[in-house]
Amino acid sequence: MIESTLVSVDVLALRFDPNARTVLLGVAPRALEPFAGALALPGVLLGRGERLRDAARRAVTGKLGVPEEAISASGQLATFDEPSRDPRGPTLSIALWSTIDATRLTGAGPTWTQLDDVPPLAFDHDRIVRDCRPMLADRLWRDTTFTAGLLGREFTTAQALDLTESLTGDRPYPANLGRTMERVPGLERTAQHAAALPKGGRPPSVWRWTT
Amino acid sequence: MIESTLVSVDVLALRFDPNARTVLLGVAPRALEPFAGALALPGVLLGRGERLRDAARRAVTGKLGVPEEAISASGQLATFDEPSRDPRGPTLSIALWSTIDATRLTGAGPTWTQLDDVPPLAFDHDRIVRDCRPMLADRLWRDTTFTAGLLGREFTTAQALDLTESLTGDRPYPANLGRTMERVPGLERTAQHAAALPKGGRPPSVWRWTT
DNA sequence: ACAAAAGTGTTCTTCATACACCCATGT
DNA sequence: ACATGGGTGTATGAAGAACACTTTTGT
Repeated sequence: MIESTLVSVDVLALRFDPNARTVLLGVAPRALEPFAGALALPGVLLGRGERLRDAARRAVTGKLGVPEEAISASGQLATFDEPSRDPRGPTLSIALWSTIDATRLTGAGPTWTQLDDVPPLAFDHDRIVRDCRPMLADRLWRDTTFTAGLLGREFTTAQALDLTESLTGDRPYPANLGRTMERVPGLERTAQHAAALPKGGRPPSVWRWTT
Repeated sequence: MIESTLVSVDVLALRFDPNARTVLLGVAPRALEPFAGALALPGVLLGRGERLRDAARRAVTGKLGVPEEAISASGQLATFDEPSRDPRGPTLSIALWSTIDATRLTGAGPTWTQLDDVPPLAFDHDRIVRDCRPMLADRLWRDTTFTAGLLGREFTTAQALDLTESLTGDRPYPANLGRTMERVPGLERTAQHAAALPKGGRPPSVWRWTT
């Protein structure tokens, strides 16, 4: 009987912070060797018969301390198979994304780092983040589960602009993003307007998912 | 110590047959229980420390009898994690694609079935094929490794038309496909023309990858 | 001559990008 | 008043889809 490679699930736990106007990535210091104390993506070994989504949930709640209800959505990204990526021995890493609803976060949270400025991480987690980043940008406005997971059920044009800038690297014209969003199935512009920013400016529209 | 889920690699071994003018999928009857005798995708259990690509190669050579040199390219598709997908117990399946160069196939080959008309397969392999099909169509002309793997270093407009029809479901206008191909980086129309089809018609251009 | 199939040129539509200008808010 | 920032309308260019017409072959 061939001994099989171990499988770990590593999660890119993403949260959009409307105040910081950027996407944040949840990381946590490792409790055990190897890389004890170093920051890492939340990850767990996949249990026998466990589903990937459940393992991701377990990683996010266990390693980041995020409550279960705050996880709004998740999905697959890619699999990393370098045999030397874990010094303990060959371990497959299946990378998933999860979106976190900030409004349901309780008190003491994990470390949230800017997605554009992730500190050095344990294992090959830097590479995982680097390789998966374009896939995340690609999902925006195309994968409604992902986008709604980041923005919540209702959001403003201002937030949509900030989120897009944070994920793709440049800021769209408000007019053009509005037309893009009107073409997204399941998304509609409401008649409401939110409060204007502290600095002033026209109050942005409120958008809502119909599904 | 938690016993980890087993990992298998299942391969969509694809080959473009210019005569049949379709994409063929390599399947093989299973030698052992469960599903002994039933057709299945070539798959192997991932060895400890083995890379996914190597496992895919092992599956294609071992289960399909395709020689190593005939495998022109391969890549990841998705991971399937239903715990009940294998009656022997929970087994993760990582699906990969591999392209087979028909010119290097030796004598007795495996069973090649039309990709549009795959017979019932063992395990959840029907579902794997169904779920992965759109991903394959999506790669055409975008992923040059994939496209070149199917068509070879040189190919004709006629073959490009047939391949596109086979993967996407409808046949593009030759003029439009030509313009699409001219925009593919690393692909160029040569001055040569191939022989016309048996039924006649204008001799198609020959295209070549520059990389 | 005729059928078959690829290639050329043209049109139409859609979508992304860009920008000038207008509107609603805070200071 | 003025700065800030979203919204409206409009223009431009690239890409996809559709089709008339031409070219080159086999029968």
